[in-house]
Amino acid sequence: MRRTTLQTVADRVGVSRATVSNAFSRPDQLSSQLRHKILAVAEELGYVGPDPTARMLARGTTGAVGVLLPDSLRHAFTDEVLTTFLGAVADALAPTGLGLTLLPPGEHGDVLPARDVPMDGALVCAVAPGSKAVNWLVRRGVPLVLIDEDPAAGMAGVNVDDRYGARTAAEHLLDLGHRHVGVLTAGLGPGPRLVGLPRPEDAVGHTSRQRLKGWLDALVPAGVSPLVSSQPSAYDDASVAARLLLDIEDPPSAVLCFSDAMAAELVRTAVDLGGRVPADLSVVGFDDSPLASRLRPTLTTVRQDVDAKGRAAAAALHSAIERSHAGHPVAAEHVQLPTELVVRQTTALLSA
Amino acid sequence: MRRTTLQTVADRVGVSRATVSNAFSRPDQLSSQLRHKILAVAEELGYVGPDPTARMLARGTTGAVGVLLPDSLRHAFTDEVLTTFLGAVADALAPTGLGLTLLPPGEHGDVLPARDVPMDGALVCAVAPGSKAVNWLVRRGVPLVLIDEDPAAGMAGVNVDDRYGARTAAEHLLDLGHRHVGVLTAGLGPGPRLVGLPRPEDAVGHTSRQRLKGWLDALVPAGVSPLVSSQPSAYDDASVAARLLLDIEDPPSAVLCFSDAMAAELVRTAVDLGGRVPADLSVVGFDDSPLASRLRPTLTTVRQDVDAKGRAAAAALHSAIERSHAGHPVAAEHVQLPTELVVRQTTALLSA
DNA sequence: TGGGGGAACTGTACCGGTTCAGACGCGCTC
DNA sequence: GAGCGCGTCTGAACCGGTACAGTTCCCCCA
Repeated sequence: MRRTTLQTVADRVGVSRATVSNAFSRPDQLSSQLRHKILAVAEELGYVGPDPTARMLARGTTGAVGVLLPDSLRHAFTDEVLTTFLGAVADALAPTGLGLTLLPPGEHGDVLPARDVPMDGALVCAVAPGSKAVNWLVRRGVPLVLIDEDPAAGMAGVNVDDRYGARTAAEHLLDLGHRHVGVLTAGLGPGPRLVGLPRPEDAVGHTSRQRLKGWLDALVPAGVSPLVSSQPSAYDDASVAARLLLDIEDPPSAVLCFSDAMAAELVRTAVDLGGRVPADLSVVGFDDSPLASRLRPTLTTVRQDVDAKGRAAAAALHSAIERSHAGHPVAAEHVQLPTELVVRQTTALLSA
Repeated sequence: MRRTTLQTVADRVGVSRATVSNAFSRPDQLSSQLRHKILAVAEELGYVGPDPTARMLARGTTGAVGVLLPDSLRHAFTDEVLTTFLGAVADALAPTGLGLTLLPPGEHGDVLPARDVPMDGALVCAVAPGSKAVNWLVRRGVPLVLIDEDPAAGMAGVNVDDRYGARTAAEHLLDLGHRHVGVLTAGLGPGPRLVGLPRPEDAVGHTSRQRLKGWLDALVPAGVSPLVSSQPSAYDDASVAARLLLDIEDPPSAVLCFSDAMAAELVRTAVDLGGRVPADLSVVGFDDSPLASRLRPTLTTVRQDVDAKGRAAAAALHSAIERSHAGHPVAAEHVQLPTELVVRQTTALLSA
């Protein structure tokens, strides 16, 4: 027994396939009398409605957008900043009826999601515009919005002012009298390791680069050369990198961290090593994720409005899709959201 | 200019469409010489590869599975138990190359995801088997795995032993001497409210029913009739329902909660009201989410292995899809995972 | 020299809809 | 009563591939 199809219903009712199609998809194209009859017969035959895939092919639209994520999909559910972002996107997209398909960047058994998953548009989250996955999306002509990536790429994008935020964080520490400053970040080469004053351009990931620039913007003019500890990914366990910074002769009196999660690890490591925060060590996080307020002491951090970022991303994507549906892609707008230092309890005046 | 298609490439190379298709999808079907030529021409013409949608239609498979979730998709990124679960599913599915599409249960502007999104199979998470969305999936013949739902439905499913876990939680409180016990749960009618001894069958949601049954399994034989406070959804803010339980004459000395999140709210409310946990109030959560260990005092709770649940769900779904691909659906297996009481710091002997 | 066996391609029938330019009939207007 | 407009429905082209049963051609072996 074959799956019942439009034609089955059409034959049974004695009308054309087109009419049955209209009964489901364009009710105004036929008399409501006939429509009800068709619907009834369809029900009776167990016909569920137009096959989504066939409809996609014929209509040329899929009803879903992709979200290209770094590394494993796991982070999409694990990292609080990302979950908040995705939640906001999901909410903002809901009224449009667009679904959300999460895309890992790599390939799994010769299927490469960026190439093989149908979608009307995509959000590219912290995946470099030059990467293989993004290239596929571009070549496919999928309308794209870049999140937290270099706006120079000429595509639509949403960013936050990471650099400014990082700078204010560093200035805050300087204001408190700290001169021996550490940096705990990600993307500066393999393995957790200490890096002699790094060049921001060398960092992997636009966010890493911007934040590093911001920190240096403040530190360097003040004559402060930070001690930098880096690990490959921000998602890795930061305790090793943290130890590199703290478990040494003459550790820094204050540390700037790439994220709240890494800051949390740092605080824990400091405490494990017998230090007191902020008495012996000031710590600044980044993002102001829920974690920042949960920690005790509460974490001084740089706030970004992740919810707003999600909404902006959804809006930008929606309009990018609209545009591409209409004429050719017009000017790619770029949104930049502000950041703001939030001083809480993990930073204090340098004690003597 | 039309999108370049298989045919374009075929014409240019001077071979049949089938051969070009093979060049991309079944390399062993042609000489590698010709294949490379075709690939080169394709590249030159800007042909990206087979259109995913068309391929789906022709192959009858989509390469993605759906996850039907309760309420807003937001919870998928917000609730820690759910995020853990989905993370585990994503991980377990990765090697199979299957993508993950999150499906809201309701309809958005006349598109109903459960009916309109193409998928090879679906995980139904805490959505009743009789609901509209699930019915669509069933009628479409989508291979299904029910998570945390009634196994009676004759479909494959993964559960945890909620009832047993709840019973041991209640027994624990009884062992500690508590006789005036409260219950903070969800699904017993509208609005936050106190409910006189409820019948488990009346609860909305299989999990709610099972946990309630478990609690009563222990309490009723002991002659303890709990004071039950309920709110519509477990995802709602529980502070009002918590207050209903605590801000009264003669509040309970111990409370069983539907989830760790609700337990956390309860603890906070108790503290706000000037109580001490566990001195004045013992609290038991459910799930052993990361939250449970984060809280201070750490939360006594009922542990379920959400990661294992995710893996089991992915495995069950995968095999359900395989089966349906082959012959007709065979016996629907049902997995039940254990639960275990984890005693931490929020429960204590009844202080005379 | 005849024939068996592959490897390398092709022809063609699907997959299951959407869409749009008509065709048809019918009531209304002038 | 001819013509017009409109609401309804149909035909057929199209969306962009996949898959399977051939057809060719060539090599090898008896």
